[in-house]
Amino acid sequence: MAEAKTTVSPAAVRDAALTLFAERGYHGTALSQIAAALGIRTPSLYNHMRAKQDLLRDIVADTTEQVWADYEAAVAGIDDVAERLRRATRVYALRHATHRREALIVNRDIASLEDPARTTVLELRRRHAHAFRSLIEQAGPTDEESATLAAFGILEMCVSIARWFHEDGPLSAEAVADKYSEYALRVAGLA
Amino acid sequence: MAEAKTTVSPAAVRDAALTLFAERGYHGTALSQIAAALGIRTPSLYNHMRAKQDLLRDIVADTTEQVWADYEAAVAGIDDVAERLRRATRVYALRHATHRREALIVNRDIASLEDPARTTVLELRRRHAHAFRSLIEQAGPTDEESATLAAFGILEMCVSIARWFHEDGPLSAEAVADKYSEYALRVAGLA
DNA sequence: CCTACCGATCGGTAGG
DNA sequence: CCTACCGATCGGTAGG
Repeated sequence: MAEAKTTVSPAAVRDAALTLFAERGYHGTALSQIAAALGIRTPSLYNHMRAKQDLLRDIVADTTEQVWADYEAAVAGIDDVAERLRRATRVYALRHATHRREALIVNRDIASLEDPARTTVLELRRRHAHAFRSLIEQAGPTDEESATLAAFGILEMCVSIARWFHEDGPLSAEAVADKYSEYALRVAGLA
Repeated sequence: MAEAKTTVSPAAVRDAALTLFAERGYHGTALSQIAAALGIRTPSLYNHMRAKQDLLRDIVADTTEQVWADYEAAVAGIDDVAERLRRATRVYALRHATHRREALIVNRDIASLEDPARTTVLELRRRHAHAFRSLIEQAGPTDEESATLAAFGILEMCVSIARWFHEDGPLSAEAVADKYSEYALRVAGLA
């Protein structure tokens, strides 16, 4: 496990935590494993972080905020509702291909996040899901119940990308994101 | 936490483990919490189980086997490929509404399962995913790559049900399963 | 079903 | 960046 790293930084600790949390989960990862991956002893980690929980909080909070920023940028200035849904799905899918570890951690370890961060993150995720539901309601030939079902289904479909996507696979992240945003329109009854 | 249970059984221990593993994850749940939920002391659990890992193994192995049995029963005797896909999706979605805790644990804690059970379970899950991909390939106007993408997307869409479904909600498990199997056909390009 | 207890490991601190 | 060490808790056993 020990690497020949000469300098460790907060960013390096976060990167090692990303890999291990994504593989084994927050509670399944010991700080000693993160230290070993960096080639240092456990207490030395505390030169680059405050607590294990802070690693999780930073990863989950940053990712959730970026998901929301992605969404807002994707739909800005677009009037056609179907096109708004396509773009919103496309950036969400794309993020799950390009930030696989972050996506897996957010979807698996949110219950391990302590308040107040947990409440803030859940609120932002609810806002994101609600925005999707609104788009589907506005655009589609769909009742309110179905819009909720479809929104959850579309979002979770995108999450699946983080489970199997590989950069060196036959399809690029962009190609996968295009496919899934097309699927989203079909689920919403728009294609 | 302590309940007024008068008799504890292996089934009761498993049920308590289902609830707690689904809420906090395998590594996030202590045996002392399972014992407290049953109103007994931790060592008394060992009258009803062999080890914590066995609880996880039984839950994950049984669930995975039932998913495969559901699939085989759903497509048996059906010739039309689109109808096979619809029925396969319907039973998979239905299980995620009626066995929410089991579904959440399988999808979250499979990495915490030790070999050889882990290998067996992953092989069976692969077989299930491959069967879906084959159905989509046979039925749809879709190339091989897209069939793989669509299969993963459809399966994960069904998993989302376990995250939000409630028995006392506005839609029955059957209604939700019907909706999602319709979505599957749309994603596969068949509706 | 319990009390008493085990070695191992956890996240984190002291102090340099 | 380290060694040495802390109290707490983990899964599990002994023995009744």
